[in-house]
Amino acid sequence: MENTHFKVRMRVWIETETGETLYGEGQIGILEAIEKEGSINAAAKSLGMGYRSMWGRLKKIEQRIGTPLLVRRKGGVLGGESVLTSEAKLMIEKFRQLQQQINDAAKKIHTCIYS
Amino acid sequence: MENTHFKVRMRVWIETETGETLYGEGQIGILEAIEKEGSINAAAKSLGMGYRSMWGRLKKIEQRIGTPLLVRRKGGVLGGESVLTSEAKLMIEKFRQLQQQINDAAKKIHTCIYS
DNA sequence: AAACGTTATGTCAATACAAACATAACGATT
DNA sequence: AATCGTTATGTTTGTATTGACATAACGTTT
Repeated sequence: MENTHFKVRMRVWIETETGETLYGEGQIGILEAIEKEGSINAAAKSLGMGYRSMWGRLKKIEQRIGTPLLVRRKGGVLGGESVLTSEAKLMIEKFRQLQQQINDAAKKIHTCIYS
Repeated sequence: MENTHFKVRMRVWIETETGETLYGEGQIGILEAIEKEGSINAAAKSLGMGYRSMWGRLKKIEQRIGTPLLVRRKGGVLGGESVLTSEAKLMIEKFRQLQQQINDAAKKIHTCIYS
């Protein structure tokens, strides 16, 4: 059973107490891309997905969360832009922190069990 | 942000080092059911899934793992049976141990971050 | 007012994944 | 040899999620 060549993988996400999925890696990644790129459209391109798809996912998250995650502006010289709300930024920060700590813990546990 | 009403959920699974999924909760659950029920058929019923579906998943796991997980017997007075190999039993044990320890760790981290 | 790049949204196709249906083979027991 | 409940597979159907296409609206700049 010397399977140190097996990897433990995990996925972390946040749910309501009633079991509804709120957000996880995908959603957080989208928010980070928007923060970096400045618009939904550019973020979608940077992640290799279509605008329509990303827009739909954003809408879902916002209505599940209940608070707006983006301040959107359309028109203007650059056509428009989208910037994250402070809630969104906090959400990203806490999620990444959680995820990293869990991953670290898992790595220790893994080497402890499958040594 | 007093979201103690948010739940952290996670899914753990095992991959090869090349990124192929090997097994996770679903597969382990199937093996446990077979161990308890004594046959693929009975196990499928007990989990509310069809025999065909469970059989297909078992085949996939075995060919990905490369070692047989079941000793199958067809015919006979009871029609047949299936029992776990010792590899399968070890696999279950280690996975459950890993999963539980990671869950415990995650719970601590969660209350530490979203307190 | 014309143009441009963005947000906003409906619709339809494609694809993947799960469930259901249908048989065949098997072998101890009767 | 007939029976019974299991293993073993191919085929089809259904569903759900993703992706692509198409358009409208918007507002600043030129």
